[in-house]
Amino acid sequence: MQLEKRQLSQSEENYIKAIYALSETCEDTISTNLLAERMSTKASSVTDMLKKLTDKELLTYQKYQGCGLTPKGRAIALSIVRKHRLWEVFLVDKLQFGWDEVHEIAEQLEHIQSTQLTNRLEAFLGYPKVDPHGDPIPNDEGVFDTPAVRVSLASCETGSKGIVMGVDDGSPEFLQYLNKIDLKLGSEIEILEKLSFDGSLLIAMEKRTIQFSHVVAARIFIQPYQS
Amino acid sequence: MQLEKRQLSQSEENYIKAIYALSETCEDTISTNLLAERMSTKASSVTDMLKKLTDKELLTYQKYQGCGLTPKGRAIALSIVRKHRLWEVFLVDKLQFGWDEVHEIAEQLEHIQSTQLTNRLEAFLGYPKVDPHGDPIPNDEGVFDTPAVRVSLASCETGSKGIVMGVDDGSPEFLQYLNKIDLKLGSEIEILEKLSFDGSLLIAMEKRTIQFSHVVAARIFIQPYQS
DNA sequence: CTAAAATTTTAGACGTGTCTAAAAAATAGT
DNA sequence: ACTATTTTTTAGACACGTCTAAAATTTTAG
Ligand SMILES: [Mn+2]
Ligand SMILES: [Mn+2]
Ligand SMILES: [Mn+2]
Ligand SMILES: [Mn+2]
Repeated sequence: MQLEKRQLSQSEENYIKAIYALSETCEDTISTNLLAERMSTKASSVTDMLKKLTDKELLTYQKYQGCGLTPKGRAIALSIVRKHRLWEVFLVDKLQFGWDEVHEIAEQLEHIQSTQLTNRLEAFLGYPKVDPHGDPIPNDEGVFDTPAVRVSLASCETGSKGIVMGVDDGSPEFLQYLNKIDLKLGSEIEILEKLSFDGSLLIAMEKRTIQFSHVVAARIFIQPYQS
Repeated sequence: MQLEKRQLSQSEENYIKAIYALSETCEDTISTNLLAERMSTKASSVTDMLKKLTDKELLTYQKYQGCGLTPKGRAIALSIVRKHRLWEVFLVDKLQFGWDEVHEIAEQLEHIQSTQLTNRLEAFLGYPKVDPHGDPIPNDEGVFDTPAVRVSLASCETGSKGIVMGVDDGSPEFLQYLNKIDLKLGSEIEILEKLSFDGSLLIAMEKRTIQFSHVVAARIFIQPYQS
């Protein structure tokens, strides 16, 4: 998969990354409006960009039918995700930033163009498998190293136990809340009770009990014990 | 000196930096053509940019009279130079890049916006005073830490001795040549002979003798021994 | 001092990326 | 099936940064 040499603008890269992220979570064909909302821009701007990226053979897209990444587009998305997550590890592990402070900076650093830099950074960091929020880091070929099973807390049954393996990194405020209750990657959690009427959870974590709303629980991912 | 919040484009930053660099070496008022050549662009593009930066109060500029930096502009230039040189130290010290490989990557990294990142990077690197080419690194206030005396080899007399304190970092090829002859920062040098007709030098370095053209000698800077 | 040459600016154009408003197509409701 | 609504695209505009060609200004030389 020889990419390289094609150099995309930061805008183009951000669109590619957003389409990749939406493809992972939502259905496989991404609507113009969904992408517009994600990019905080207007649908008309999105349409223009979809045309351009389609011309560059990074997207499959047909009028009114939504879009998806081509293999070439996906490879580029993965290289950006790789850089983003490696830089987040650097910021947290080496420069002592908090996990709530790194996303914005990584949004800039992910656009630095140098395969050599990325690979040497990875080696310098000791070939980390996950970023500070538990998200997996693809290797130079865009392959993830068989990620651990991760299940949303919201989808677990009463009585389940597990270890926190990931958290949603979308909002600094949420991560700061997790700081406050001292929840980290690796924390042990047990679901004591699940309140069906509002979806909130009572959980035990290191001898304390905490109440999580459904929204919070949906953003925390654990590896359940097989007990 | 509160700057911040004013965010410049990468283009604007590159112009500011180039004007700063030219102000250091050449006279204090920079001509449009000189800047155009440095930026590898056309004089008309330069004129447009000079107007814009003057509107932002980063330049003093009057039609046909050339330009110079305002204090605010100079502060911005220094913050970019600071970032460039700190990242170069990172690349060489931590990621084992050669001093001939770092300039291009630092050209990108110098535009990352986060004062906190810059300051933490500086601490992580152990508050280096110079970059891998011997150029001084300004502190967070834009102040250089009383740099060592640095004299161009070309301007030294026969018989002078000194330690290499800096080299021109403008071209990777030149730096690779220095690699080949094993000249580094810290190398001890003695000028054995100075050929007046072509300005070339015969120098001794660690028990070897090497011939330098005037062009090469002008790009190497030493701290002379006071003997 | 004046004409030629060099430098610098202006005028007009183009590509990128964005926007608003209007048109076109798809979807939903009756 | 036929509107009404929503989604998406098109049309036209604007800011940015660049270019070429032409005009204006400054500098150099006779
Ligand atoms: Mn992130
Ligand atoms: Mn992350
Ligand atoms: Mn450099
Ligand atoms: Mn340097």
